Parts: sequence; structure tokens; C-alpha cells
Amino acid sequence: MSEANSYTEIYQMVQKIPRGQVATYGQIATICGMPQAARLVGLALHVCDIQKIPWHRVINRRGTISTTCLEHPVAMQKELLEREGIQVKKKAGAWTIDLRKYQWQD
DNA sequence: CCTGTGACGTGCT
DNA sequence: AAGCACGCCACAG
Repeated sequence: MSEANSYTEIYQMVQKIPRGQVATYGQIATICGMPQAARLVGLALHVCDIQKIPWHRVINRRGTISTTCLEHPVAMQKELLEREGIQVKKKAGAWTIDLRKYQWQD
């Protein structure tokens, strides 16, 4: 685990997010020690097992998901987030979440 | 070995 | 307030 300098660390961090809260890519990257590698978090979640990783708790700085592959996951994300007590609103065609209210703090 | 890309972030215009 | 451009790190070809 100490050598977890790659996606592994990110996955562990995402799984560490408390239920009912969300975190931004930059937040995860910063905690992992790579405040400038927010893109890596996104890429990591892109290749991760969305069946095992609560990727829906990880969103961008705007509080929305810019997912290029918003094929199916978007609807599922809404279900998962609302199921955890997080309010998801639709704004300009994108799901918006109140970061100041749900953003996770380590 | 080098180049391109990507679920992002911040700054400037 | 909104949009555009650059920078960051890791991995694939």
C-alpha cells in the first residue's frame, strides 16, 4: 500500500468518502498528495470498477459531472446520490450538487 | 524515448 | 458573469 502512488491510492480515498457526502477530484488529488493531478482522479475513476467504487461521490469543482461517457451512469448517479440523502438538482442540463453543503472534509 | 490524451483546476480577458 | 487558454500528473500507443 505504501507504493500506492497510482490509481490505487485514489480508489482507497474514494472508498473512504463518508456516505451522504461528496468530494471533488481536486480534493481527492490534494489528499493523495497531488493537488495538481485532479485529472488523474478523473482518469482513475474512468477506468475503475464503477460497480465497486462509489464514483458517484466524486464530482468536479462546479458540483457537476462532465462525464464524456454519460451513457448510463448519470441516471444511476442521481439514484445513488439521492439514496444517500444528497439533493441533486438539474441545471442547464447538468446535475448540480451543493458542494458547500455536501462536500466532504477529511 | 517522445507525443497525445483525459470523469480537472485556476487564472486571465 | 462567461468563455478561453495553460498547467498539472499518469498512462497508452
